[in-house]
Amino acid sequence: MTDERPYTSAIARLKAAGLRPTRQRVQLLRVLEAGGHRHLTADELHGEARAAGVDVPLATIYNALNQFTRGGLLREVVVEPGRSYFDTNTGEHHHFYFESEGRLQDIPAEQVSLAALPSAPAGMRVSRVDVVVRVTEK
Amino acid sequence: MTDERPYTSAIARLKAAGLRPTRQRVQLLRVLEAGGHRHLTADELHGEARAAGVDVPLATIYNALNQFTRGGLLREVVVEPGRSYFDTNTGEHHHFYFESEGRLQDIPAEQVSLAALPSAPAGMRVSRVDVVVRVTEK
DNA sequence: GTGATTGCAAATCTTTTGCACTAAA
DNA sequence: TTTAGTGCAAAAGATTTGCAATCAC
Repeated sequence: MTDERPYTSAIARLKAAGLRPTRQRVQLLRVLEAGGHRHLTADELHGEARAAGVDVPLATIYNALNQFTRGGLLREVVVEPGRSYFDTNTGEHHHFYFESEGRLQDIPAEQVSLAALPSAPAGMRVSRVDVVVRVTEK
Repeated sequence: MTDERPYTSAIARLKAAGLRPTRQRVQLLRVLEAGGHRHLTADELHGEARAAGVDVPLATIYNALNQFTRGGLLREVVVEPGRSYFDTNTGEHHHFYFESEGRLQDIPAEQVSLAALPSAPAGMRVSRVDVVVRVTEK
């Protein structure tokens, strides 16, 4: 899969997220965008980046992923202890989690209807509702 | 809160879970039961156990918590990277997660109605559906 | 007895941090 | 220039593992 987006796209998205478009951030964002919507760990991104000739230390990958997440460019998904997945799909949606494979798959928001959620305690607001459907082999 | 259950209760529950009722497992389960339904980390249980005079290394706490979870005596809840909560409530229910405090609170199953979940892929079965409502300060 | 379990220490893995160096504005 | 970001190495946590000693059945 080739990334057809112009180089400036990553730059514009970084600026919009309030992040200075440095070389490594632009490169990492391009690597992320090049693969379409998916879920990947810091380590996986590190590997993909290296494969794409972008040689950045893992610590910088973590920094970038966290900054991207804060800036709304990514969404962090936690389904298993000791590992974070970063989701390039930032729209409203939920997840299947395949326990045996450690793999996530999106569920479009329309396919899940949540009703009658209790209201948040006083002074609190709901920042997000995560639904994770865990599936195993039958 | 005092634990009114007879000592054999913990033993019986361990046996039912297929676990040999060793001294430390019985003691740890009693510490867990003594506090009513709650969510705690391995480290918190370690602290509580010590306070109760049950001096068990943290590694054994982890082993026991994982065994209890496999045996259905506890439920593991993952909401934040790098920390697992163990829930003494194993019934069907969901959670509020107070992001600023790192605290969980149960939401009774009846208060959340899930509809129109997509069916699991062929050969797979849904093992659990977790709903986490994340709340922040307004 | 004998096979499962514990205790302990060390190892592992993921993620974060401190700081001198470099690059963006 | 001036301030933010990177690279690297080291630290920090959480959790797991290996193995001899110990306990439950």
